[in-house]
Amino acid sequence: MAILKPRTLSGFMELLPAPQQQMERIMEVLRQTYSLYGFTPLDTPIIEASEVLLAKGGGETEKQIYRFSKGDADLSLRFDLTVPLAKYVAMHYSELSFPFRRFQIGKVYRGERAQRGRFREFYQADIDIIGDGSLAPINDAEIPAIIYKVFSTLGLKRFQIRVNNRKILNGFYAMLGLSELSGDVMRTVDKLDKIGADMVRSILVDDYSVPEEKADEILKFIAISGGSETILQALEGYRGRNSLFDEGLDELSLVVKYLRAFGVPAENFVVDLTIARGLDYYTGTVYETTLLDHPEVGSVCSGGRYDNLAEYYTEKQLPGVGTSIGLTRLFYVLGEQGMLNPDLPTAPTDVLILPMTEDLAPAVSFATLLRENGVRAQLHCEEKKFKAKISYADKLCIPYVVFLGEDEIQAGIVACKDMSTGEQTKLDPAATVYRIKAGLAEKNKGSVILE
RNA sequence: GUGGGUGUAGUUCAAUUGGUAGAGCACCGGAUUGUGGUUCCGGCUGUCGUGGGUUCGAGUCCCAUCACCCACCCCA
Repeated sequence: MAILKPRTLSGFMELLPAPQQQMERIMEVLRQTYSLYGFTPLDTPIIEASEVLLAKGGGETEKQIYRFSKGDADLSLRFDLTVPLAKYVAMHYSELSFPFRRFQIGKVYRGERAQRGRFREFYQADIDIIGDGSLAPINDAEIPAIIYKVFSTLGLKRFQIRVNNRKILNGFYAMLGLSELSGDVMRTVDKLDKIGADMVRSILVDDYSVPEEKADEILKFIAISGGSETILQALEGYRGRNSLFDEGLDELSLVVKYLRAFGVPAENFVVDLTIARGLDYYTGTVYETTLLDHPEVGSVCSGGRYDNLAEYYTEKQLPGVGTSIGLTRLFYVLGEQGMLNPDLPTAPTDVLILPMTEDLAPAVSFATLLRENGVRAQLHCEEKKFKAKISYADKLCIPYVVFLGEDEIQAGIVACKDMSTGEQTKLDPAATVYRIKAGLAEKNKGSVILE
């Protein structure tokens, strides 16, 4: 029979056991942190009816979505978790209590060209708050505050949550009489960091026929920088010329105020007038989080406020605000930068038990004793050389190896080796368990996921 | 979708002007039969991405194709 060469599609991340453990650990932090803020876990299908996912129609989504048919059904893989949430909320409206706060960690799919830090299958870790009819502006501040909490709990320090408000942008472009072009202009301006002010100006003027003096106005506007307070003050100078703008400015001021109240340090958030975010359902506050040392991989977390999440599925007005961590991308960057703490235990078990007698019963009993005490234990009963079994423990970084031979069983003790020091103890089973537990507690002390 | 690059053992890569393929790592075995990580010795592996062409002869040149990577687009 011919051997087929195994392969994994490009843009799909497949991890070895140890890094997978790291990934799971990060997810666990996310779940716990989200729960801490009153968010409930949610899961929705990876596959949905195409009509549901493409309700909005057109645009990039349609080009990038994985779509296929099975029999008569027209199906698609979800490309984010927000659209399925909209469907979910509209569908279960009467059974949910609002404001509805849910988190969801799941894989999403985008049929685009894979690249460094850009995947076709990746995890998003979303949190959203959906209101019934209205949703207080403080929620716009709480979302980034949670992201701050998540990132700092992971041990990450060099990150910045950038905040902006679409009403400010749309209001500003309306002042200039450029409402029609605001989408194109925003997309161009969004590239400021990458291509520079001159380039932005020439694209505006040459490609979108923005009058030169207006292009200069735009450049002057997006050049506003400094601390959040400075920027807000500068924006006050534009007040009174457009009601949408004023509304946006009020919201942004409130977000800044409450972010401070939530305890987010000034160095981790900034008002940035250039960010706009692609997904066009955002209507107010928008967020984008970047790793300061790795801006080139782009945003690792972004989101914002949408006035009417579920407009395609219900008549009800359901405003929401939320954000999505690009977990796969984040993990990829952290791994590439060697920031995943190598001292964190990634072993699949704490104790490897090597029975050396025909009768395996004593080893099984000891494994049971360990497990009853909450210690992860594994028996290695295969026909392998003794050496190979120790080497197995070594490769998997299993901290303890227990030997159970005739001598030990006769004496009613177990021999336990600490793999990191090489020390070996011979104590009775209960004492050994106690010792292992103490040792594990010591080894895990103060370990952070990132360093 | 557009533009550029690359494709050689499990992996990272090497092979002079075209003459029928090598190294590190990994893996397996050994250094007295119940003790790993270091060291030493030994061993295994390839349809040189695929198909065609030029040539006495191609991993090395040409064409096609596929795959992967990078940039743009867009985005987590």
